[in-house]
Amino acid sequence: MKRKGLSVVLKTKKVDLHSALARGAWYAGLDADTQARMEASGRVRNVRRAEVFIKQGDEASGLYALMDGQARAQTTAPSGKTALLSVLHPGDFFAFIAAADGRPHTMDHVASVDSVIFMLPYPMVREIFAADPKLYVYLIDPQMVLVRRLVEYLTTTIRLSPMQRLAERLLEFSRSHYFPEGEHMPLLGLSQELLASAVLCTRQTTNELLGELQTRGLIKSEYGRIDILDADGLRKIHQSNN
Amino acid sequence: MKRKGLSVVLKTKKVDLHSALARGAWYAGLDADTQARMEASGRVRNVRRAEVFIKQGDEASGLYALMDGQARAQTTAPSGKTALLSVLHPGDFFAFIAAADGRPHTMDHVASVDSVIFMLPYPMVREIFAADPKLYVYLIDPQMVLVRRLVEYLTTTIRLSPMQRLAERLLEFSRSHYFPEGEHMPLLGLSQELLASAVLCTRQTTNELLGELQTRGLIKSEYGRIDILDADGLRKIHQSNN
DNA sequence: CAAATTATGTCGGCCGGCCGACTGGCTACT
DNA sequence: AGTAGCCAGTCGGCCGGCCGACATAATTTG
Repeated sequence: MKRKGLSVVLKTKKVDLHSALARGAWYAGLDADTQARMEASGRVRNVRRAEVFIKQGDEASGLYALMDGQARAQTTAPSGKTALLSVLHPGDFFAFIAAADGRPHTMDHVASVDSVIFMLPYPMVREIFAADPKLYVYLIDPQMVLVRRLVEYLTTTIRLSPMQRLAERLLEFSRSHYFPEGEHMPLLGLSQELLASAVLCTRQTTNELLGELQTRGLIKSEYGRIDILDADGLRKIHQSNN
Repeated sequence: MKRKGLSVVLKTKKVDLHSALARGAWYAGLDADTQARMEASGRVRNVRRAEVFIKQGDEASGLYALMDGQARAQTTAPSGKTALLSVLHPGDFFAFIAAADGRPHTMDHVASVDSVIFMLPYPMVREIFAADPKLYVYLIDPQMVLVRRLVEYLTTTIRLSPMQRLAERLLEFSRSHYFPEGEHMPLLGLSQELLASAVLCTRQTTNELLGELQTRGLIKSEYGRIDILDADGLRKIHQSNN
């Protein structure tokens, strides 16, 4: 029943592509000419649920955006354990790190559900962005935001209780990075085990905490799907100093 | 008895300034012309033990380097608790984040002992680095490294036992970021409480773990000073999957 | 030099989250 | 359709690290 959308988006004309990308603040902030060049040089591609379309260690392949569906960024440690880092929503651009410095990708990117992605190949990234210093700075900017977020995360979130961290992560993952005013979208195709890796506790504990949040009516948790029902309630939990 | 060095370094001539800065790989990688411009435009300044010479939230003030002594980067949470992020050694450049994007400083920087710092004021950073895209990329590069390190830290180090984390942090803090081949220097003026904030456990636990490391002959821990005696031993602890 | 302040060392009790284990539910495979 | 494999839910026992408390040592202050 959810099999709609995909083919529709696939036969995108310029207009659809443009409006899909421009949902994100980063892309919307580019000048029209650069946008046009990106749209002309980029490729649209369908990916299936659970498909790993960027692999950790791969050579820099380009700059990506999610057009439809949901995806996540995660790393796999040498030990084999994977850790969830972020969840991507339509309009989000990602893989900035490799796109900016040309070194290998640091994270896996996996489709959480059948999705449509946009990719600007790395040679085109260089051609379009490296030429103009102003544009290059713009390409770098999300990195700076990321650094600051990571530092903040390391110094505050780490020290919270598992319940507070869970509330914080749910709020964070359920909306777009660069559209923080947006509504909270449901998390799709995300196992409790992976969520636990982001909350920094065990699957069992995460399961119990999710149960409590659901009992309190703040979320709805079902198989492979978590809905945020009361974002303010979650925010209160996150901020309670207890 | 440690009162040497300072006045000596204070009356730096160009030669001394240059060789002090060039100990770090980042600076050494710059072309001679840029180095000369930085040395001509920068200021050398003495700071006293415990002096907070960069405050979190301050406007971007420039790019810094430590010439002599030891310093640390830390953040203070709204709750008042401070967390140690990194330790700086002679030749290290720092405050790249604010220097690159011009936004306020994210961390406090505190002298661990009486030290000498070099500062290139922010307007000069812009004048020298923003003009040439190649140079700008070079200024950004440490950020990229930092992002990759933070991600790695978040996904691996976090999951270790306190003892493993302590061993890892001691190794990390005791040598320069950009000169990772160097020897391990003693940590100075660092309270166990602050160290505990980086190890993510309580002061008491940290104290006990330090005691064990000392008993095993891997470190020497005294008031306000920790010497690394057996780096390989610490590495073994860090890597033991136990 | 005495007093105040801050850092280090140590203990016992407690509890939150981990671990192993098992069941039942959902999905994917052929 | 049926079966294999992964995911969600739940429980009891255990233990590592937290907490509060206190004594001592080093440092700073006046």
